[in-house]
Amino acid sequence: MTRNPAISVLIADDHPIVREGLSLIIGRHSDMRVLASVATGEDAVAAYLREPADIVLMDLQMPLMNGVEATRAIRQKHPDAKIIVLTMYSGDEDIRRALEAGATTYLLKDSLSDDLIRVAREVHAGGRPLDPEVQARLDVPSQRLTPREMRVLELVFEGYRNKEIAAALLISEDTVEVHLKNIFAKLMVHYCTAAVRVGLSRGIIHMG
Amino acid sequence: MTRNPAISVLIADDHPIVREGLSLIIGRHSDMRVLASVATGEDAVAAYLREPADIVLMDLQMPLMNGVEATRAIRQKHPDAKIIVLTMYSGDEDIRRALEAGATTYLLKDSLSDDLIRVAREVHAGGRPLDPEVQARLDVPSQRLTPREMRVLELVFEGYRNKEIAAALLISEDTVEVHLKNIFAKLMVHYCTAAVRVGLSRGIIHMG
DNA sequence: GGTGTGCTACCCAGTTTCCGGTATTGTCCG
DNA sequence: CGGACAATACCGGAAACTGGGTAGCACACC
Repeated sequence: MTRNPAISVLIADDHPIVREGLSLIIGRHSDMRVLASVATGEDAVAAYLREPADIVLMDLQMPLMNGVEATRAIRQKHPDAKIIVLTMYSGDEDIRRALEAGATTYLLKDSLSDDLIRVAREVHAGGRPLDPEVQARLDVPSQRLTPREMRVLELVFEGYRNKEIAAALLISEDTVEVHLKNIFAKLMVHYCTAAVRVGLSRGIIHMG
Repeated sequence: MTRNPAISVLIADDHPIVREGLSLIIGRHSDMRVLASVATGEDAVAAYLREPADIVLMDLQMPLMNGVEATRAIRQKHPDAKIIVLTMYSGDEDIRRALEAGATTYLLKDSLSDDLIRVAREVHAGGRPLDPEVQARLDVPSQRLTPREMRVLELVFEGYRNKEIAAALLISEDTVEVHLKNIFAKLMVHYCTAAVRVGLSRGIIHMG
């Protein structure tokens, strides 16, 4: 038995209250301990490279560098890093991007403390538990948007007209309309406003 | 000196992690104690009526009954109840609604623990501290939407067309267009998608 | 009694969106 | 090399949106 057999955890979340809450929950279990607690994606990467934790609890929305980018950066240097994305977002696109970036699993912030601890232990043991609710989002076979289509949808949400989008992307208005037609078909809507709504709820675009 | 001179706090938030975090922060201060911790607006009202806390920490987004309604319900029975709304939303409309409902003050969830404790003590002492950032949102003299205009904007966000909105509200399409013209003027935009964006960022409409 | 506000309704004209096509180019991949 | 896909561009017509105006009715407030 080593000097410190506890599972070490790195917490990355921009809300002080959430960081404190997670620390409290983890602190109640003798087989786990908080190694570090940071508020930005950049700090998360730096902290992990300085001293790799057994598992990382990663929020998605953070300043400077978001959770997906931080996850990708960590996994690029440490392909075996165990990262649990813990966030409020439940859109299938958020989930897919996080898992593609190398997250081991994805947990919703309204999970119970017990779920969090159980998942953390399973991940540390090499498992890959996926919340049924999260799994359900992935089971729906959804047409994903291309990068260009996402960009167009973002600009629509910004409040730009087709003509303005065309000017911003240096393409013709006709092409913008083609992208929109494809977006509508993939999101199964008929108007821009409906597309924005679906895009937001599925995590394809975000506020801010 | 009474048997228990500590400031009693009622926590209302639907995220277990946030409740734990708040409990931890409060528990670190000997002049404060957590009286109860609930996850819904209904439970918050019930808990307060059963045993009024010195101050209430109230989230806005909660199931069954949201924070504004719960605040209104509590203040109706106890006009001197001290309620601190503690939420992620920073739209001026969210803030106005909460204060109108009777909240003593409004705190953003990304505040530091120290700020939270300081504000709680000040409120308990009869003060009414308002975060500078929150105050700044109120200082901008903004044209508020009428109830009908809000309803129209909600339906626009739902993805309905003018014709469908007219049918839903049992009014003519012309009237819907008049409402939209007024909405555009108040939000200082020209198109529906831009109006939705501004409405979301200002807390006039919400996802969900 | 007058004033303001909210909600309703209409007219007209111009602009934009939406939907059905077709088609070219380049890239990636088996 | 052939096929799939992404991105580009154009055509044409129907439908919807946007912006300017006027106006009636109810209700609250001073």
